[in-house]
Amino acid sequence: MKAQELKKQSSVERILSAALEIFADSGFEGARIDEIAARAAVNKAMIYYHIGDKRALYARVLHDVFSDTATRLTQRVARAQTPVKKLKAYIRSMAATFEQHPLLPPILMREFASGGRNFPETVAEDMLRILDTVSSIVKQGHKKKVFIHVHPLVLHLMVVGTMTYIRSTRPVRQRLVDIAEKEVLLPESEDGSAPLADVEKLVLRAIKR
Amino acid sequence: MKAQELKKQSSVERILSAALEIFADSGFEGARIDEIAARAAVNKAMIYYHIGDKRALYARVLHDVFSDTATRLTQRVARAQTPVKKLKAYIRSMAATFEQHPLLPPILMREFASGGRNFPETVAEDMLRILDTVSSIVKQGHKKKVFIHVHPLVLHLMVVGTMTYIRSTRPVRQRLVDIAEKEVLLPESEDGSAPLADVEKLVLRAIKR
Amino acid sequence: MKAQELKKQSSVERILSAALEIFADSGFEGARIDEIAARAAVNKAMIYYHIGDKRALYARVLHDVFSDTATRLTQRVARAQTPVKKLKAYIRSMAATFEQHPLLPPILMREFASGGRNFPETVAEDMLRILDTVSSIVKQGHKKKVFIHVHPLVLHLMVVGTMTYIRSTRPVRQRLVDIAEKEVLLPESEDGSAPLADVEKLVLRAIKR
Amino acid sequence: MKAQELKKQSSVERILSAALEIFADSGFEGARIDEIAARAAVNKAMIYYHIGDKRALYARVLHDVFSDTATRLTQRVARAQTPVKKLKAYIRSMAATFEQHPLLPPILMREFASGGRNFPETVAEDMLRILDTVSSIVKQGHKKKVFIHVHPLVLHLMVVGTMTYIRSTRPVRQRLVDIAEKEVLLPESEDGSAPLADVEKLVLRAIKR
DNA sequence: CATGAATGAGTTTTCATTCAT
DNA sequence: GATGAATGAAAACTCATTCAT
Repeated sequence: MKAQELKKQSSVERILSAALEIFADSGFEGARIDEIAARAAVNKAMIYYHIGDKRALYARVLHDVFSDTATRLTQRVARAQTPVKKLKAYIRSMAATFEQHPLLPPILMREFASGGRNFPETVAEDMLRILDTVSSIVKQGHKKKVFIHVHPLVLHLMVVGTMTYIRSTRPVRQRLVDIAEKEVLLPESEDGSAPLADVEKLVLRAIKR
Repeated sequence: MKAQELKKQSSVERILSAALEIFADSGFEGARIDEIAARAAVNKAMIYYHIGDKRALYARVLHDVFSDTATRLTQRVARAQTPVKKLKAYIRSMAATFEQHPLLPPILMREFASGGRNFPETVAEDMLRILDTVSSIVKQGHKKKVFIHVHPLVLHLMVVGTMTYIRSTRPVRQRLVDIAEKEVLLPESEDGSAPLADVEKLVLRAIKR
Repeated sequence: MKAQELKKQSSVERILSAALEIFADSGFEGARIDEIAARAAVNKAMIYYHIGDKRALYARVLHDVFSDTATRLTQRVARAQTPVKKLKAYIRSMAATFEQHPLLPPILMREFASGGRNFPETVAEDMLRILDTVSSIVKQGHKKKVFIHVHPLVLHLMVVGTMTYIRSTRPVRQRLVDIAEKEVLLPESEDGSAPLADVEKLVLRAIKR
Repeated sequence: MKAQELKKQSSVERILSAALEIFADSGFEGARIDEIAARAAVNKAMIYYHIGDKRALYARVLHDVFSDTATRLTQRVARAQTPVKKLKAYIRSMAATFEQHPLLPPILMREFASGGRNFPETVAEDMLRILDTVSSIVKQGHKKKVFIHVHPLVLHLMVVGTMTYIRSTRPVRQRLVDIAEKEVLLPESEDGSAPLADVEKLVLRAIKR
């Protein structure tokens, strides 16, 4: 973004999106308040004035991303009719989230890696909503005998795990290509849509009777 | 470990295992040399004397874990006869690795999250060996018409992604239970073996003709 | 005070009384403009608009308290006839001042402690007037052979020192009681009047022939 | 002190005496860690390494001064025989403390002024020991009918209040002289010994039957 | 090998003060 | 008069790294 475009957004918006990028890039501990302020073209003290300390900023950023993820998911799933359609809606909704917030995967991964040390309470609630939705899909599909018996959590972790890994390993895989030369390691189209279709296919095969 | 037991290991060993724990817990940026030295019961300067700076220590720790993972995997897979057995061997070998090095998942996740910023070259080579093995399993299974067509990388990321997520989300899930109370979110036996069996089942269903 | 009552006073009045409290509580360096503004229910910039910077605010606050102290003292003493009565008038006037401005003792103590670094000129003049009054009382009493020879300054410091210590050590003494439990350390009635009577008695005994 | 002399003391000693001076001069909030480090000719980080944060440093400094004050006092008083001699011993011991630690008065005054906000627990215990000593002197003197009835706390505050005021108002009084010119306001010899003798005389007159 | 002390360059956070509206 | 936002300089505290012994 150019400086001019930046100025069109409010300070708070600029702070939040800069923070999102930098937290995604460097993690909570690695992120530097100075850098966030600089990228947001904002005086450092403004971050404290508008939002609070580093932890509060992180919480705010995460919450903003999570809250609408959860609501969108429940809505989409609710609109779908059969369990299979609901499952597809769930998978695509997750995919869409990662599409729209490509910075979420690294943040998520780091959070889990550190035991959720910096995880704000509000985000935890959003996660619970998501898990509830997955649970009900699985339960319903099982009752109607279209799905085998699976723990919904395992299913969810498989979907999220696979997707976030596909997205976030890209830079490392690129480095592997540079080193190895011999094989093509990146199947996806630039936007990741192809492998996400694969995920849908595989998950459905895994779970359908 | 008690102080006495600690003393039985060499300084270097103590440093490396302390570093592994702390890097797993806090990530590269979050880890503190002071803390590593304290946990290793070693003078801080000794780390620099024996191993080098923080980055070198990290590389050393990662390499030590990775190198034998790759060889064990190729050996086990080679011993299995049919594609299905090879696939099972691969999945179990990965599971065994995470079993034996429970600190690997968080480290891996963080590494990918940060684009492999701290990834040492040697580790990259180990990863390539693993991918080669997976590739050959898939190719062979497809040729023999027992597997559907999948990109081996997607398969691998699904296996690794699911497993590492199952392991590393445990603390966060625990917190969710504390918050929500309403549902049991932890299906696994303490060592995570149950869900890993699930993973095997699901992956086979997903991929088998 | 309730917000409604606050609004009845002018902004300046609210600022000044808020500032008095906070300076008394935290000292010049410890006081925060933000806090003063908040307590005065006034926008921070208004303090600068109406009064000036932190130092100016402090000077203003101090002066407001001191100016009438000095005049009241001289008046009361003038009205008394004999040296003993004058001395009593002086002691009671000082006591009344501290009664009316309970925030004065801490401010005074801090000022002296820091060598009067923030002492405004105007206040110095008020202090000189007070010392003059004490001097004349002592001189007259000595001439009439009712008082022993004392340096008026020592007398004044004894009176002021004792009184301000009695008042301002109360919180600390309370903490001592909490820690020690064994003895009652607070002789005064809540308003401090009892010990001030003691002071009068002791000072008179000390100085009378 | 010259740089050479400084080097003869250990870092910790240098830190502590620098801190004492600066805390006395500027109070807890006003003191700057940077300045303390500079005066101690020590790297700032060394303060944290050896002692801890600002509050810990303050506690350490205060405790060092207080602990021996209390013990010296009890010893001296114990050696004296009659109540009057004990009282004199007490007064002189306090005077000696202020003589030896001229930086104590300002620190004390500020502490009381701020309600003991930064008062470390250990110091509180030392204060209690002192108060106990004064109590027993008064009680004994009263029983033997040589003293009138006084609350020991009022006595103590009179002694300490007067002494600390005499010492700590000197700079302000000097400024008054500069402003007023007309009167000599400083009766004491440079070391404050003369007025302290006055204090002894006055207090004895006040309290003796 | 081992240790305690030292260093210097950050890093987060705070705060008095000012500006635009 | 009044307000919310902005600024810049400093303050406390941290940490990887090195040194002297």
